[in-house]
Amino acid sequence: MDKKNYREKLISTATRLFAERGLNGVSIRELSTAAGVSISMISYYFEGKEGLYSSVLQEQFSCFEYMATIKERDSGPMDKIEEYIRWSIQRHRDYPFLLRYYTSELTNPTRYFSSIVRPTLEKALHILIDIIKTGIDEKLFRGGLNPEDTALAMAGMVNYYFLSTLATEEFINHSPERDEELIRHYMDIFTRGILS
Amino acid sequence: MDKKNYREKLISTATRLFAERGLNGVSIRELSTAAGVSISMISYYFEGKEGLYSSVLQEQFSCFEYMATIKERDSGPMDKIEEYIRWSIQRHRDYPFLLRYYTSELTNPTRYFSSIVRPTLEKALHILIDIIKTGIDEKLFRGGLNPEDTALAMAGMVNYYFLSTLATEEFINHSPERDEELIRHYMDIFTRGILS
DNA sequence: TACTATAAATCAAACGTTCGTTATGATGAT
DNA sequence: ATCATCATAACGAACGTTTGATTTATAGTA
Repeated sequence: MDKKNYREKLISTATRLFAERGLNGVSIRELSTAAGVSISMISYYFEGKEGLYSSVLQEQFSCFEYMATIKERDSGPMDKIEEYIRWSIQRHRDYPFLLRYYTSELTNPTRYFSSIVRPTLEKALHILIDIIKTGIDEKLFRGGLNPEDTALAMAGMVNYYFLSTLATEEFINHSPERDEELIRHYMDIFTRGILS
Repeated sequence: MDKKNYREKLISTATRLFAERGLNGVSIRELSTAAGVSISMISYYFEGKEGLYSSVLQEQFSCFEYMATIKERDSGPMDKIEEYIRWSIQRHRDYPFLLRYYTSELTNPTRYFSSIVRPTLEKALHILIDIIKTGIDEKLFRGGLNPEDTALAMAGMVNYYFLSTLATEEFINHSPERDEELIRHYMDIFTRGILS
Protein backbone atom coordinates (compact mmCIF):
# COMPACT_ATOMS: atom_id res chain seq x y z
CA MET A 1 0.00 0.00 0.00
CA ASP A 2 1.15 3.56 -0.68
CA LYS A 3 2.71 5.57 2.02
CA LYS A 4 0.08 8.02 3.09
CA ASN A 5 0.48 11.52 4.31
CA TYR A 6 -2.49 12.55 6.29
CA ARG A 7 -1.10 15.99 7.02
CA GLU A 8 -2.62 17.42 3.86
CA LYS A 9 -5.83 15.53 4.39
CA LEU A 10 -6.13 17.10 7.83
CA ILE A 11 -5.43 20.57 6.51
CA SER A 12 -7.98 20.38 3.71
CA THR A 13 -10.67 18.99 5.97
CA ALA A 14 -9.87 21.55 8.66
CA THR A 15 -10.05 24.36 6.12
CA ARG A 16 -13.56 23.37 5.16
CA LEU A 17 -14.86 22.74 8.67
CA PHE A 18 -13.24 25.76 10.30
CA ALA A 19 -14.66 27.89 7.50
CA GLU A 20 -18.10 26.56 8.20
CA ARG A 21 -18.16 26.77 11.96
CA GLY A 22 -15.03 28.39 13.30
CA LEU A 23 -12.25 27.25 15.59
CA ASN A 24 -14.46 26.55 18.56
CA GLY A 25 -17.32 25.24 16.47
CA VAL A 26 -15.51 22.07 15.44
CA SER A 27 -14.09 19.45 17.76
CA ILE A 28 -10.94 17.61 16.80
CA ARG A 29 -12.89 14.38 17.20
CA GLU A 30 -15.32 15.40 14.47
CA LEU A 31 -12.52 16.82 12.38
CA SER A 32 -10.37 13.71 12.47
CA THR A 33 -13.36 11.49 11.76
CA ALA A 34 -14.31 13.63 8.77
CA ALA A 35 -10.74 13.41 7.50
CA GLY A 36 -10.69 9.65 8.03
CA VAL A 37 -7.67 10.00 10.25
CA SER A 38 -6.91 9.10 13.82
CA ILE A 39 -7.40 11.88 16.32
CA SER A 40 -3.86 11.51 17.59
CA MET A 41 -2.52 12.62 14.22
CA ILE A 42 -3.46 16.21 15.04
CA SER A 43 -1.01 16.36 17.88
CA TYR A 44 1.44 14.32 15.85
CA TYR A 45 1.60 16.69 12.87
CA PHE A 46 0.62 19.97 14.45
CA GLU A 47 0.95 21.39 17.90
CA GLY A 48 -2.61 20.65 18.88
CA LYS A 49 -5.80 22.18 17.60
CA GLU A 50 -4.69 25.81 17.51
CA GLY A 51 -1.55 24.73 15.69
CA LEU A 52 -3.68 23.14 13.00
CA TYR A 53 -5.81 26.27 12.80
CA SER A 54 -2.74 28.44 12.42
CA SER A 55 -1.44 26.22 9.65
CA VAL A 56 -4.72 26.54 7.80
CA LEU A 57 -4.62 30.31 8.24
CA GLN A 58 -1.12 30.56 6.91
CA GLU A 59 -2.02 28.57 3.82
CA GLN A 60 -5.17 30.63 3.25
CA PHE A 61 -3.36 33.93 3.29
CA SER A 62 -0.39 32.76 1.28
CA CYS A 63 -2.64 32.82 -1.78
CA PHE A 64 -2.54 36.60 -1.68
CA GLU A 65 0.98 36.42 -2.98
CA TYR A 66 -0.38 35.40 -6.34
CA MET A 67 -2.32 38.64 -6.45
CA ALA A 68 0.94 40.57 -6.43
CA THR A 69 2.07 38.90 -9.64
CA ILE A 70 -0.84 40.27 -11.64
CA LYS A 71 0.83 43.66 -11.85
CA GLU A 72 3.86 42.22 -13.57
CA ARG A 73 1.84 40.28 -16.15
CA ASP A 74 2.49 41.05 -19.81
CA SER A 75 -0.99 42.29 -20.65
CA GLY A 76 -3.00 45.51 -20.83
CA PRO A 77 -4.71 47.25 -17.88
CA MET A 78 -8.13 45.96 -18.93
CA ASP A 79 -6.92 42.35 -18.89
CA LYS A 80 -5.27 42.89 -15.54
CA ILE A 81 -8.48 44.26 -14.09
CA GLU A 82 -10.33 41.22 -15.32
CA GLU A 83 -7.66 39.03 -13.81
CA TYR A 84 -8.08 40.86 -10.51
CA ILE A 85 -11.81 40.23 -10.52
CA ARG A 86 -11.33 36.60 -11.45
CA TRP A 87 -8.85 36.18 -8.68
CA SER A 88 -11.17 37.91 -6.21
CA ILE A 89 -14.02 35.62 -7.03
CA GLN A 90 -11.93 32.51 -6.63
CA ARG A 91 -10.55 33.88 -3.39
CA HIS A 92 -14.04 34.54 -2.15
CA ARG A 93 -14.74 30.86 -2.17
CA ASP A 94 -12.76 30.95 1.04
CA TYR A 95 -14.49 34.08 2.22
CA PRO A 96 -16.25 32.57 5.21
CA PHE A 97 -12.93 31.45 6.50
CA LEU A 98 -11.24 34.80 5.96
CA LEU A 99 -14.12 36.61 7.62
CA ARG A 100 -13.79 34.32 10.57
CA TYR A 101 -10.19 35.27 10.77
CA TYR A 102 -11.04 38.94 10.86
CA THR A 103 -12.96 38.24 14.02
CA SER A 104 -10.66 35.52 15.10
CA GLU A 105 -11.09 33.30 18.09
CA LEU A 106 -7.37 32.83 18.43
CA THR A 107 -5.64 33.80 21.63
CA ASN A 108 -4.15 36.95 20.13
CA PRO A 109 -6.07 37.80 16.95
CA THR A 110 -5.12 41.45 16.70
CA ARG A 111 -1.45 40.72 16.25
CA TYR A 112 -2.14 38.27 13.43
CA PHE A 113 -4.52 40.71 11.78
CA SER A 114 -2.11 43.62 11.90
CA SER A 115 0.81 41.63 10.62
CA ILE A 116 -0.89 39.65 7.85
CA VAL A 117 -4.37 40.72 6.81
CA ARG A 118 -4.14 44.48 6.83
CA PRO A 119 -0.93 44.77 4.77
CA THR A 120 -2.32 42.21 2.37
CA LEU A 121 -5.53 44.16 1.75
CA GLU A 122 -3.60 47.37 1.33
CA LYS A 123 -1.20 45.74 -1.07
CA ALA A 124 -4.09 44.48 -3.19
CA LEU A 125 -5.55 47.96 -3.25
CA HIS A 126 -2.29 49.55 -4.36
CA ILE A 127 -1.88 47.04 -7.13
CA LEU A 128 -5.32 48.02 -8.39
CA ILE A 129 -4.41 51.69 -8.17
CA ASP A 130 -1.26 51.12 -10.21
CA ILE A 131 -3.17 49.25 -12.88
CA ILE A 132 -5.70 52.05 -13.17
CA LYS A 133 -2.97 54.68 -13.32
CA THR A 134 -1.37 52.80 -16.17
CA GLY A 135 -4.74 52.71 -17.92
CA ILE A 136 -5.05 56.47 -17.61
CA ASP A 137 -1.50 57.04 -18.83
CA GLU A 138 -2.17 54.91 -21.85
CA LYS A 139 -5.35 56.94 -22.44
CA LEU A 140 -7.47 53.79 -22.25
CA PHE A 141 -9.37 55.08 -19.22
CA ARG A 142 -10.97 58.48 -18.67
CA GLY A 143 -8.47 61.19 -17.85
CA GLY A 144 -10.55 62.72 -15.05
CA LEU A 145 -10.59 59.45 -13.17
CA ASN A 146 -9.24 59.39 -9.63
CA PRO A 147 -7.23 56.15 -9.37
CA GLU A 148 -7.54 55.84 -5.58
CA ASP A 149 -11.30 56.37 -5.59
CA THR A 150 -11.82 54.01 -8.47
CA ALA A 151 -9.72 51.24 -6.97
CA LEU A 152 -11.50 51.54 -3.64
CA ALA A 153 -14.93 51.51 -5.24
CA MET A 154 -14.01 48.50 -7.30
CA ALA A 155 -12.48 46.43 -4.52
CA GLY A 156 -15.42 47.33 -2.29
CA MET A 157 -17.99 46.55 -4.92
CA VAL A 158 -16.74 43.01 -5.52
CA ASN A 159 -16.46 42.59 -1.79
CA TYR A 160 -19.99 43.73 -1.10
CA TYR A 161 -21.52 41.19 -3.40
CA PHE A 162 -19.95 38.34 -1.52
CA LEU A 163 -20.85 39.78 1.81
CA SER A 164 -24.46 39.87 0.75
CA THR A 165 -24.53 36.36 -0.67
CA LEU A 166 -22.39 34.75 1.98
CA ALA A 167 -23.75 31.60 3.57
CA THR A 168 -26.60 31.43 1.11
CA GLU A 169 -27.25 28.59 -1.26
CA GLU A 170 -26.31 30.90 -4.07
CA PHE A 171 -22.86 31.37 -2.62
CA ILE A 172 -22.19 27.81 -1.66
CA ASN A 173 -23.23 26.36 -5.00
CA HIS A 174 -21.67 28.83 -7.38
CA SER A 175 -20.36 27.10 -10.47
CA PRO A 176 -17.59 28.00 -12.95
CA GLU A 177 -20.31 29.25 -15.30
CA ARG A 178 -21.65 31.48 -12.55
CA ASP A 179 -18.13 32.74 -11.96
CA GLU A 180 -17.77 33.79 -15.58
CA GLU A 181 -21.15 35.46 -15.44
CA LEU A 182 -20.06 37.43 -12.40
CA ILE A 183 -16.78 38.43 -14.00
CA ARG A 184 -18.65 39.78 -17.03
CA HIS A 185 -21.04 41.59 -14.72
CA TYR A 186 -18.29 43.38 -12.84
CA MET A 187 -16.36 44.11 -15.99
CA ASP A 188 -19.49 45.74 -17.41
CA ILE A 189 -19.85 47.98 -14.37
CA PHE A 190 -16.19 48.80 -14.51
CA THR A 191 -16.28 49.52 -18.22
CA ARG A 192 -19.28 51.81 -17.93
CA GLY A 193 -17.53 53.92 -15.31
CA ILE A 194 -13.98 53.96 -16.50
CA LEU A 195 -13.42 53.91 -20.25
CA SER A 196 -12.46 57.11 -21.98
CA MET B 1 -34.37 47.80 47.38
CA ASP B 2 -35.36 48.19 43.75
CA LYS B 3 -36.61 45.25 41.85
CA LYS B 4 -33.84 44.19 39.52
CA ASN B 5 -34.09 42.85 36.05
CA TYR B 6 -30.94 41.25 34.82
CA ARG B 7 -32.26 40.55 31.35
CA GLU B 8 -30.88 43.77 29.88
CA LYS B 9 -27.64 43.41 31.77
CA LEU B 10 -27.17 39.98 30.22
CA ILE B 11 -27.95 41.23 26.73
CA SER B 12 -25.53 44.15 26.87
CA THR B 13 -22.73 42.02 28.28
CA ALA B 14 -23.41 39.27 25.75
CA THR B 15 -23.38 41.75 22.88
CA ARG B 16 -19.90 42.91 23.80
CA LEU B 17 -18.45 39.48 24.51
CA PHE B 18 -19.99 37.67 21.54
CA ALA B 19 -18.75 40.48 19.31
CA GLU B 20 -15.26 39.98 20.62
CA ARG B 21 -15.00 36.22 20.52
CA GLY B 22 -18.12 34.68 19.02
CA LEU B 23 -20.74 32.28 20.23
CA ASN B 24 -18.39 29.43 21.00
CA GLY B 25 -15.61 31.70 22.18
CA VAL B 26 -17.45 32.74 25.32
CA SER B 27 -18.72 30.42 28.02
CA ILE B 28 -21.93 31.27 29.82
CA ARG B 29 -19.95 31.09 33.05
CA GLU B 30 -17.64 33.89 31.98
CA LEU B 31 -20.54 35.80 30.52
CA SER B 32 -22.69 35.63 33.65
CA THR B 33 -19.74 36.52 35.87
CA ALA B 34 -18.96 39.54 33.70
CA ALA B 35 -22.60 40.59 33.95
CA GLY B 36 -22.56 40.07 37.71
CA VAL B 37 -25.45 37.64 37.44
CA SER B 38 -26.03 34.02 38.29
CA ILE B 39 -25.42 31.57 35.48
CA SER B 40 -28.90 30.13 35.74
CA MET B 41 -30.40 33.45 34.70
CA ILE B 42 -29.46 32.67 31.12
CA SER B 43 -31.78 29.71 31.00
CA TYR B 44 -34.32 31.63 33.03
CA TYR B 45 -34.62 34.62 30.70
CA PHE B 46 -33.61 33.03 27.43
CA GLU B 47 -33.80 29.52 26.16
CA GLY B 48 -30.21 28.71 26.92
CA LYS B 49 -27.08 30.11 25.37
CA GLU B 50 -28.20 30.06 21.75
CA GLY B 51 -31.40 31.78 22.79
CA LEU B 52 -29.38 34.61 24.29
CA TYR B 53 -27.28 34.80 21.15
CA SER B 54 -30.40 34.99 19.00
CA SER B 55 -31.79 37.79 21.15
CA VAL B 56 -28.59 39.77 20.75
CA LEU B 57 -28.70 39.18 17.00
CA GLN B 58 -32.26 40.34 16.72
CA GLU B 59 -31.47 43.55 18.58
CA GLN B 60 -28.39 44.17 16.46
CA PHE B 61 -30.23 43.87 13.21
CA SER B 62 -33.25 45.85 14.32
CA CYS B 63 -31.12 48.97 13.92
CA PHE B 64 -31.34 48.52 10.18
CA GLU B 65 -34.91 49.71 10.35
CA TYR B 66 -33.62 53.19 11.00
CA MET B 67 -31.80 53.07 7.70
CA ALA B 68 -35.12 52.74 5.89
CA THR B 69 -36.33 56.05 7.33
CA ILE B 70 -33.54 58.01 5.67
CA LYS B 71 -35.31 57.83 2.34
CA GLU B 72 -38.38 59.60 3.74
CA ARG B 73 -36.37 62.38 5.33
CA ASP B 74 -37.18 65.94 4.26
CA SER B 75 -33.78 66.78 2.83
CA GLY B 76 -31.89 66.74 -0.46
CA PRO B 77 -30.14 63.70 -1.99
CA MET B 78 -26.72 64.98 -0.93
CA ASP B 79 -27.79 65.22 2.70
CA LYS B 80 -29.34 61.80 2.54
CA ILE B 81 -26.14 60.33 1.18
CA GLU B 82 -24.23 61.90 4.03
CA GLU B 83 -26.75 60.50 6.45
CA TYR B 84 -26.28 57.08 4.93
CA ILE B 85 -22.53 57.26 5.37
CA ARG B 86 -22.89 58.51 8.93
CA TRP B 87 -25.28 55.70 9.70
CA SER B 88 -22.93 53.15 8.11
CA ILE B 89 -20.04 54.29 10.19
CA GLN B 90 -21.97 54.11 13.41
CA ARG B 91 -23.30 50.72 12.43
CA HIS B 92 -19.80 49.52 11.78
CA ARG B 93 -18.97 49.91 15.41
CA ASP B 94 -20.86 46.65 15.69
CA TYR B 95 -19.18 45.24 12.65
CA PRO B 96 -17.28 42.44 14.36
CA PHE B 97 -20.54 41.12 15.64
CA LEU B 98 -22.31 41.38 12.31
CA LEU B 99 -19.42 39.70 10.54
CA ARG B 100 -19.60 36.91 13.03
CA TYR B 101 -23.17 36.51 12.13
CA TYR B 102 -22.37 36.22 8.45
CA THR B 103 -20.35 33.17 9.32
CA SER B 104 -22.59 32.18 12.12
CA GLU B 105 -21.95 29.36 14.51
CA LEU B 106 -25.63 28.85 15.08
CA THR B 107 -27.20 25.50 14.40
CA ASN B 108 -28.94 26.72 11.27
CA PRO B 109 -27.19 29.91 10.19
CA THR B 110 -28.31 29.88 6.58
CA ARG B 111 -31.96 30.20 7.46
CA TYR B 112 -31.29 33.22 9.66
CA PHE B 113 -29.05 34.76 7.06
CA SER B 114 -31.53 34.32 4.26
CA SER B 115 -34.43 35.66 6.28
CA ILE B 116 -32.77 38.64 7.95
CA VAL B 117 -29.36 39.71 6.71
CA ARG B 118 -29.72 39.36 2.97
CA PRO B 119 -33.02 41.28 2.63
CA THR B 120 -31.62 43.93 4.95
CA LEU B 121 -28.53 44.49 2.85
CA GLU B 122 -30.56 44.55 -0.33
CA LYS B 123 -32.99 47.01 1.16
CA ALA B 124 -30.14 49.31 2.13
CA LEU B 125 -28.79 49.10 -1.39
CA HIS B 126 -32.14 49.94 -2.97
CA ILE B 127 -32.59 52.93 -0.71
CA LEU B 128 -29.22 54.18 -1.93
CA ILE B 129 -30.24 53.58 -5.53
CA ASP B 130 -33.44 55.58 -5.01
CA ILE B 131 -31.56 58.47 -3.48
CA ILE B 132 -29.13 58.56 -6.38
CA LYS B 133 -31.96 58.38 -8.91
CA THR B 134 -33.60 61.36 -7.25
CA GLY B 135 -30.30 63.23 -7.42
CA ILE B 136 -30.09 62.54 -11.14
CA ASP B 137 -33.71 63.59 -11.71
CA GLU B 138 -33.06 66.85 -9.89
CA LYS B 139 -29.97 67.32 -12.07
CA LEU B 140 -27.74 67.51 -9.00
CA PHE B 141 -25.82 64.43 -10.07
CA ARG B 142 -24.30 63.61 -13.46
CA GLY B 143 -26.82 62.46 -15.97
CA GLY B 144 -24.71 59.62 -17.34
CA LEU B 145 -24.50 58.04 -13.91
CA ASN B 146 -25.72 54.48 -13.50
CA PRO B 147 -27.63 54.43 -10.18
CA GLU B 148 -27.16 50.71 -9.54
CA ASP B 149 -23.43 50.80 -10.20
CA THR B 150 -22.93 53.92 -8.14
CA ALA B 151 -24.88 52.62 -5.16
CA LEU B 152 -22.99 49.34 -5.21
CA ALA B 153 -19.62 51.05 -5.46
CA MET B 154 -20.51 53.36 -2.62
CA ALA B 155 -21.84 50.72 -0.24
CA GLY B 156 -18.86 48.54 -1.04
CA MET B 157 -16.38 51.34 -0.59
CA VAL B 158 -17.50 52.20 2.92
CA ASN B 159 -17.60 48.53 3.69
CA TYR B 160 -14.10 47.87 2.46
CA TYR B 161 -12.57 50.43 4.74
CA PHE B 162 -13.98 48.76 7.80
CA LEU B 163 -13.00 45.34 6.63
CA SER B 164 -9.43 46.49 6.32
CA THR B 165 -9.29 48.22 9.68
CA LEU B 166 -11.28 45.65 11.60
CA ALA B 167 -9.74 44.41 14.81
CA THR B 168 -6.96 46.96 14.65
CA GLU B 169 -6.32 49.60 17.26
CA GLU B 170 -7.41 52.17 14.73
CA PHE B 171 -10.82 50.62 14.51
CA ILE B 172 -11.39 49.98 18.16
CA ASN B 173 -10.38 53.46 19.25
CA HIS B 174 -12.11 55.54 16.61
CA SER B 175 -13.52 58.72 18.11
CA PRO B 176 -16.40 61.01 17.10
CA GLU B 177 -13.82 63.33 15.52
CA ARG B 178 -12.46 60.41 13.53
CA ASP B 179 -16.01 59.59 12.47
CA GLU B 180 -16.55 63.10 11.09
CA GLU B 181 -13.22 62.91 9.33
CA LEU B 182 -14.26 59.66 7.70
CA ILE B 183 -17.63 61.07 6.67
CA ARG B 184 -15.94 64.00 4.97
CA HIS B 185 -13.52 61.64 3.29
CA TYR B 186 -16.25 59.50 1.79
CA MET B 187 -18.33 62.52 0.85
CA ASP B 188 -15.31 63.86 -1.01
CA ILE B 189 -14.91 60.66 -2.97
CA PHE B 190 -18.61 60.60 -3.67
CA THR B 191 -18.68 64.23 -4.73
CA ARG B 192 -15.77 63.82 -7.10
CA GLY B 193 -17.47 60.95 -8.87
CA ILE B 194 -21.06 61.97 -8.91
CA LEU B 195 -21.80 65.67 -9.19
CA SER B 196 -22.97 67.09 -12.48
C1' DT C 1 -50.08 50.22 58.77
C1' DA C 2 -48.79 45.38 59.68
C1' DC C 3 -49.20 40.58 58.46
C1' DT C 4 -49.49 37.04 55.15
C1' DA C 5 -49.67 34.49 50.88
C1' DT C 6 -48.31 34.14 46.29
C1' DA C 7 -45.42 34.81 42.49
C1' DA C 8 -41.21 36.35 40.46
C1' DA C 9 -36.32 36.81 40.57
C1' DT C 10 -32.09 35.08 41.96
C1' DC C 11 -28.63 31.98 43.60
C1' DA C 12 -25.17 28.10 44.56
C1' DA C 13 -24.37 23.54 43.70
C1' DA C 14 -24.58 19.40 41.25
C1' DC C 15 -25.15 16.70 36.82
C1' DG C 16 -23.87 14.46 32.82
C1' DT C 17 -21.50 15.44 28.60
C1' DT C 18 -17.93 16.81 25.67
C1' DC C 19 -13.66 18.84 25.13
C1' DG C 20 -8.31 18.70 23.91
C1' DT C 21 -4.54 16.17 25.14
C1' DT C 22 -1.62 12.33 26.10
C1' DA C 23 -0.15 7.57 26.61
C1' DT C 24 -0.11 2.95 25.05
C1' DG C 25 0.79 -0.98 22.21
C1' DA C 26 0.13 -2.84 17.62
C1' DT C 27 0.55 -2.89 12.42
C1' DG C 28 2.36 -2.36 8.02
C1' DA C 29 5.54 0.05 4.83
C1' DT C 30 10.17 1.73 3.75
C1' DA D 1 15.04 -0.57 12.38
C1' DT D 2 12.52 3.49 11.56
C1' DC D 3 8.57 5.92 10.37
C1' DA D 4 3.67 6.71 9.70
C1' DT D 5 -0.45 5.34 11.25
C1' DC D 6 -3.90 3.06 13.85
C1' DA D 7 -7.52 2.08 17.77
C1' DT D 8 -8.37 2.68 22.32
C1' DA D 9 -8.44 4.37 26.74
C1' DA D 10 -7.74 7.50 30.20
C1' DC D 11 -7.30 12.24 32.13
C1' DG D 12 -8.69 16.60 34.12
C1' DA D 13 -10.90 20.60 32.67
C1' DA D 14 -14.55 23.07 30.89
C1' DC D 15 -18.90 23.04 29.00
C1' DG D 16 -24.37 24.01 28.96
C1' DT D 17 -28.13 22.75 31.60
C1' DT D 18 -31.06 21.68 35.50
C1' DT D 19 -32.48 21.45 40.23
C1' DG D 20 -34.00 22.97 44.51
C1' DA D 21 -33.65 26.35 47.88
C1' DT D 22 -33.69 31.26 48.99
C1' DT D 23 -34.55 35.94 48.58
C1' DT D 24 -37.32 39.78 46.97
C1' DA D 25 -41.47 42.07 45.18
C1' DT D 26 -46.37 42.36 44.90
C1' DA D 27 -51.00 42.06 46.30
C1' DG D 28 -54.62 40.90 49.51
C1' DT D 29 -56.50 41.27 54.03
C1' DA D 30 -57.25 42.92 58.48
